[in-house]
Amino acid sequence: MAYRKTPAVRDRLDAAREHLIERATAVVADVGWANASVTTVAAAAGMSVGSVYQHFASKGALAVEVFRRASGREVGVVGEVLAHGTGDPVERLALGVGVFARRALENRGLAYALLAAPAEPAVGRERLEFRRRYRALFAAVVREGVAAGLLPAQDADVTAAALTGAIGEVLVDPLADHGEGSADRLVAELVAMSLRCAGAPPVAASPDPEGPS
Amino acid sequence: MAYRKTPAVRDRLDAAREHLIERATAVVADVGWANASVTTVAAAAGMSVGSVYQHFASKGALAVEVFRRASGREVGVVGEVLAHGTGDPVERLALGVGVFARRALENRGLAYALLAAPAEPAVGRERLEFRRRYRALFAAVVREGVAAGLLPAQDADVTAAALTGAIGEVLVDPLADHGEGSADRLVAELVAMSLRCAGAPPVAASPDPEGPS
DNA sequence: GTCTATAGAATGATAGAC
DNA sequence: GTCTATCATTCTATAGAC
Repeated sequence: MAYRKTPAVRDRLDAAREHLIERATAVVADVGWANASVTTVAAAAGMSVGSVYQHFASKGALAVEVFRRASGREVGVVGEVLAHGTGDPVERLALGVGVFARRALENRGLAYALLAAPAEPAVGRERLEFRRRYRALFAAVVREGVAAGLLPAQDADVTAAALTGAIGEVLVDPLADHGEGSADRLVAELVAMSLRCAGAPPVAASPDPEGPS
Repeated sequence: MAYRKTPAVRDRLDAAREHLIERATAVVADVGWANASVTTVAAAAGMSVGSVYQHFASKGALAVEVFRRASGREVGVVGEVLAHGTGDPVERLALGVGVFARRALENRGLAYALLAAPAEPAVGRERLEFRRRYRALFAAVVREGVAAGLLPAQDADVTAAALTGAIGEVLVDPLADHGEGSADRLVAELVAMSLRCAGAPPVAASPDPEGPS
């Protein structure tokens, strides 16, 4: 008893917590969930292991918070483009898929951690929610596209789930394996596949004018 | 020294192990990874907890074996249709997707456990391999379709990954949630989406002749 | 008689209820 | 915050195969 946190202390604690989350995210992006030990994370944040446990009750709780922050950012950016970007629904879909893919390829380690890397069940639960949010965003834009007559009649929820799964799965291998200069080609391929998936009529690709068949 | 397992003992042990795996699979399909405790599994197999540890060094090792068996079966069935089924590559793709989806919807608990349910990292690693195998199967049939002029030019590996991810993701929600009589409609929707995704020209749906737009 | 498989309780860790 | 229930795993004693 007889101890009440002053605002100054509160602020310092909050800042330390934020810093810890930030550094932990970098570690996870770098070495993956499996190798992100509490010791490593603490060192990266410049604090002791004990201090880490001042902020989070367990390693799992920290992992969940890292996942939430990072996935929230990604969903936010993609959602912004899909919902409030410029252009008609189909253009926004193409743009959104491109942003999704390009961001993933620019931070492959983080994207892999969010999308596919084996992780403890608590993180797995967050991942389900993460994908659910993408599905909702895609479903809205597909519905718009159908309403505008730009896409054929379809079950928007099915297409949205398909897009979410397809994009995630396509990115998994390049994220884990090889892939360097081919990023642009991969993004273009992914956008084309997504438009096909939603039933948008094929458009002549911008940089590579090869007629199909 | 001086003790060598007789064939009879060996057989009995192998049979017990198989029985354990079988029952454990049923338990996982029924209550999920999270609720499949060693106690529950042992009871379902009609053996003691101690005996379970006679066959597997840890709960995780048993879980991995359960996953491998079940996923191997599913990949085998779908692969058979895709690779050696009747019809041209596009027909086989449609058939394969249909088989995938129908089997998942017929054993929702197991499909959810294989495709999406949060599980320990060791199972997550198996899941990556499981999806990799589907990708290889889809890639082969897409390549065939392109070679036969039935599908437009495309990166078969990208399309294969997209199909794997799309089908898995579309099935996740129906597997966890609602979904009863709508199974046939969902399968049809999924097949149609898959064909669009691979760029196959739209075919007039069989039971529901509604013109698009 | 020696070695193994089994059952079931003991142990230590963790999570959820209160 | 404390208490309780439940979990995975280990330990011990017995039954049974060699």
